[in-house]
Amino acid sequence: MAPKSASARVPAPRWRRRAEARPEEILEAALAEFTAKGFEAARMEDIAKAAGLSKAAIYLYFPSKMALLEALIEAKVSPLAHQAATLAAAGQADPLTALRMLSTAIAALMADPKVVAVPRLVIGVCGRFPEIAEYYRVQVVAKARGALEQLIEAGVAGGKIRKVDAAAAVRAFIGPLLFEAMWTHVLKGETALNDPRKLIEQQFDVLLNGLEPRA
Amino acid sequence: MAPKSASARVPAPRWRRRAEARPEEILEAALAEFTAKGFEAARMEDIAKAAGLSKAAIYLYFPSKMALLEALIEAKVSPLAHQAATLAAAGQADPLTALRMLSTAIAALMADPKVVAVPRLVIGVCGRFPEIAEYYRVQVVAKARGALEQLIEAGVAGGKIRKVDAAAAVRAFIGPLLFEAMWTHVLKGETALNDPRKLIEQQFDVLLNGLEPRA
Amino acid sequence: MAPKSASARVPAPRWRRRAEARPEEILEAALAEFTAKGFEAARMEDIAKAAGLSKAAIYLYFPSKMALLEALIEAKVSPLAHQAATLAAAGQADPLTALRMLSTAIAALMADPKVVAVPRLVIGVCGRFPEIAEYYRVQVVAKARGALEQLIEAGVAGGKIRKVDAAAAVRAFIGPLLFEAMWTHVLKGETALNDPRKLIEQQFDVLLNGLEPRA
Amino acid sequence: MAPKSASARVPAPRWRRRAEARPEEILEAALAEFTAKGFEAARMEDIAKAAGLSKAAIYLYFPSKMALLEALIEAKVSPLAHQAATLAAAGQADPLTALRMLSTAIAALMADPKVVAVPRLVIGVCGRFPEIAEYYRVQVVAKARGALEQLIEAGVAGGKIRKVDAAAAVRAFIGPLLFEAMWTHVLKGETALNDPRKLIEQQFDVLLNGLEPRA
DNA sequence: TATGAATGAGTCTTCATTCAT
DNA sequence: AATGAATGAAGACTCATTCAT
Repeated sequence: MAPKSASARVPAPRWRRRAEARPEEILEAALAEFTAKGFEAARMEDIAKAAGLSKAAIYLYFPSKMALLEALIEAKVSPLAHQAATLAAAGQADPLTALRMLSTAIAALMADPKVVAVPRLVIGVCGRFPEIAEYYRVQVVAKARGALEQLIEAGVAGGKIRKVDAAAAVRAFIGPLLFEAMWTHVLKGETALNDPRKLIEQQFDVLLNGLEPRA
Repeated sequence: MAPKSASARVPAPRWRRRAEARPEEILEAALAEFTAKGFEAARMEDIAKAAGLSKAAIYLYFPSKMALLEALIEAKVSPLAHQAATLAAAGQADPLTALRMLSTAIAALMADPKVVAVPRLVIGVCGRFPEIAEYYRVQVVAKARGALEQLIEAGVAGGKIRKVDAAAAVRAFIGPLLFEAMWTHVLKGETALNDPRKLIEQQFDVLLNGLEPRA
Repeated sequence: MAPKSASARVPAPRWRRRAEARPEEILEAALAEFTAKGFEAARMEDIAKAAGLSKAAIYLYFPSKMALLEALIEAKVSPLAHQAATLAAAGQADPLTALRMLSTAIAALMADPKVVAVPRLVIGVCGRFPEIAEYYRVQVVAKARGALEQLIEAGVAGGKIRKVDAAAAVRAFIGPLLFEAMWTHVLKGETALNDPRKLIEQQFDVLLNGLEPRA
Repeated sequence: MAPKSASARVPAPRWRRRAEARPEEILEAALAEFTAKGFEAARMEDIAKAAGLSKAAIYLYFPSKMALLEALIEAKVSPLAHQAATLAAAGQADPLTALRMLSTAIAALMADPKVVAVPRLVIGVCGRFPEIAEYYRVQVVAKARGALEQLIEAGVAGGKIRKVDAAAAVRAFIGPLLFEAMWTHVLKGETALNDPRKLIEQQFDVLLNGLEPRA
């Protein structure tokens, strides 16, 4: 996560880093606190303490609490957007296998609370910050959905996948993972995400073959 | 929202204070505010205003903001728990049909923001109130999961459903709806929940027959 | 001030609340609450409950919390002032015996928390209500002091009491009782007021004979 | 009230915030407000203003209003406890003289409203905070009583004091001072504490020689 | 007479944010 | 770059008091 050296093409965001490692540490701490207590309930002082700084020092890096939230969300977008972009291209040849591998990877990621933290945060916050909802919808979820739909459609076109509604298929693919992630991280239920391979195997048994008894 | 006419003889004068209706009205307003702003950011004063009361008056009915939240959650639990209980029994005979009908009903419900509001609230809040997470996990979600799993297993036992992992099937069944609900209400995306029948038909096409091309 | 004349002709029906008794009951309750919690911390609602009324009903009898306090204080003053007046006359003949009897009576009274309650209240309250301090000083304490000093001086004049400073003698006479009353009721210490005769005997042994060893 | 010049070399600039002095200043202000208005009626804002701070700043030093009260009480206890302890030892040789000197000192102290303030506070507050009553009873008053009784008993044993009940003697010794202090500070009466020497002389004339005419 | 309902004015306490060094 | 100190603005909660019946 080395600071990508200013990169003059992209106009430096308002919360531009002034030191090397600090911003990362602060964001880390902020994410932890936001996740644990929610955006409103999280206190700058606790974030500062967790980051090993004084409360005032945070303001050297981020102009406000809100900026922290924005930085946090944005920081997770580029990776995701990028992955989504490459995904569609990469898996065209063998969509089902691609989906299976992808699923397993996602399931494994979702076992990590930190990965789920930002989406959870967005859920909790988008009520009063609609811009964030929109940003997340457009920049993250819509992109991911699009990429997956393309994959499905490619599979259908290539005869590898039965002719189904792509959107429905994407929901069938992502929904169960979302559900298990919520169960695990929100409700603190016993998770099936610990064994991603097994989870995906069971899920794909249903997903690929359906519930109907075969002749 | 009309005062349910305590006695038809004397039409309750408009200025009559409807003490009995108050708790409901307050909860209504609280749900709206909590949903819009989140639990922490919601102000008692706004809730009061929305309920047509003074701030202090709320405390005649609920001892604290937290109590409001709890009442809100609990108020939605008994209905759910009850439905879940009847569900399992009702659908034993023809599980697939039961599932399909149930899905459509749920999808229709989920189009209503108010129905989704409490779960959303729980998601946003359970980080700092683990008791609520536990309550919801045990009293609501675990029960619903259990009822659905029974349904699946009954179907498998009766040969109406292919032999699949029940938990995976439940995830495959609920996950997509959850996903669409989040997309709709959290991210304010264009919803497919408006036409529940079509949505479920597409979803069940995938769910029942799978993605694999049939021979 | 009190609605007098219970008018015994019509026996108040059992269910009928005796309106004329109300002020007394309320004052009783108010004294109890004020004593237990202090004037500021006492809540009208609790007073009402203790008096078996609704909060609003109190305002039919007393226009404000402050009025309650004033009524309370005034209700205890006339008796005291009266007693003080008679005292001086009564004991002129044999001042020492009068003092001894008086002391025992006072000590016995002071064992009763209700008797000490109003003075305690005054102590707690006169910081912010100087009129009350003045009222109490002039109407109660100064009068009592005066009466006692007269008694002492009469004794000195009649040769029954050694020539001492009257004020000092009064302090020596009242102080110990005040001290024990505070210890008992304020600090909840084990009291010597239970056995007033013994207490006064010991106190008078000191008071009359002094500490100096007699030749 | 001058900041005690932490170091004489650099005269603390007037605008320098004297963080170390703050707690003392706050307690000072709190005592003043509590005394003037009573614990409940005193407002944090006024205390803050009197201490030259913002309301919120007080919470940097004391976590609550209650803590302020406790600190205040405790701050006066150690001195007293200590003095009481040394007292008994110091005066053993000549108890009567010790008592006389002690009395004069106490009388002089009691002329200062600030010295009487905390006991007054305790009186007003112990109704609803019984722990404070107990603390004060055990840590302050019982200790002082004990020390004085020892002194008396030593005097009796050494033949310097007539054989009297020690507790009664202590009451006879403290009571008058207590009485005069209340008269002065609670009731705002004209005080005799201004001339402690004279007051004690008169009081000791009674205390030592008694009221009975000597043969 | 009596009260359930309601409220305006206030209080303690918290916290994001700034300031002086 | 960093911080200890400070604060303004806000929010939950309370309570004496009033009102409509």
